[in-house]
Amino acid sequence: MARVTAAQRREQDAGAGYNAFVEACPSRKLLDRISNKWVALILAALGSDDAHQPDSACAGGPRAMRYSELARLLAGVSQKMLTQTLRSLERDGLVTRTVVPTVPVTVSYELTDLGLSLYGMMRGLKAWAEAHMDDVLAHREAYDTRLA
Amino acid sequence: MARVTAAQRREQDAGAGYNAFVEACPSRKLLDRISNKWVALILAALGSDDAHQPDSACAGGPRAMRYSELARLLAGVSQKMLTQTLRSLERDGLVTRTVVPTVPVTVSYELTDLGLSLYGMMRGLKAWAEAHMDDVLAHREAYDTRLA
DNA sequence: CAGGATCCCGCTAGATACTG
DNA sequence: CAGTATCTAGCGGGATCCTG
Repeated sequence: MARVTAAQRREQDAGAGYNAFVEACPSRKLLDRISNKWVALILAALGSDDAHQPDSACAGGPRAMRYSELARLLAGVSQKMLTQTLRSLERDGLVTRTVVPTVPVTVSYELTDLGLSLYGMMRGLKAWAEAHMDDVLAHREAYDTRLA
Repeated sequence: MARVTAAQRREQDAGAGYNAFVEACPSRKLLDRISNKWVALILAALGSDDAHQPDSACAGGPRAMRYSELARLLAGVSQKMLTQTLRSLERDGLVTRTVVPTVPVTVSYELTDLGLSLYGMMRGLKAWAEAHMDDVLAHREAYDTRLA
């Protein structure tokens, strides 16, 4: 079942790096991790300031956000998914987690340079979904009535 | 639980369109659909020709691919997931499905303009995963040994 | 406040078998 | 060739309770 085309094997052997088309390639698992609703929303949130405060005077740049801020912005996310996703992002080096030992404790998250390099695409993904929602809705209706 | 911040409500009411940060917004579901390993790989495959044939003389442009070609390129994908994902992409207007009534039947898939507008980001996502795999791997090891 | 720990359900990916 | 149909194990993910 782990079939590989000659082209794929060639690319792998050439040391060209990774190829997500190949089943066993670690980059496929990574692609799976980052292809995730919560990852997209968290990165989109951490990357742009004004996503949270449209009226804010400061320009929109990468910004540290607190756990509760994220929870509020990403409406409907469970603590479990939020914590779990943030952990995996931290482990992968996409965000930093900073604990300030106040009482109660204060925890903030911020994009790393690596995370910032992914932010652009995630922001784009979110923007695409919002921009083409009507298009997609229209296509769905057409598709569904066609089958009726 | 369906809490919405004032900023979010403002953006919604303003008719600014959709906002995936809002739980009930349809664009969040759409984001969920397209944030998917198989969606990314299928779009990446349909968008670039040379992903399949690196030695091909023709330039890499959008291209129609047959079901079996996709199955071969996306190593390890089950027929179920491939068919299911292609159907949803077709329903959303991202790909077209063309049946040529030969025997046996020939079915090919091709990106629509809408699909093409998403291809860029999907290709970027896949490329990002491949390009930063080593970075991520290093971060993970550091993170894990730190906890040991 | 920012989680950790548990329980548990639903769904969905994957494997297998069959078909026009 | 390009699917459809069916079954099942596994886990994604929500709800709930608890804590430093």
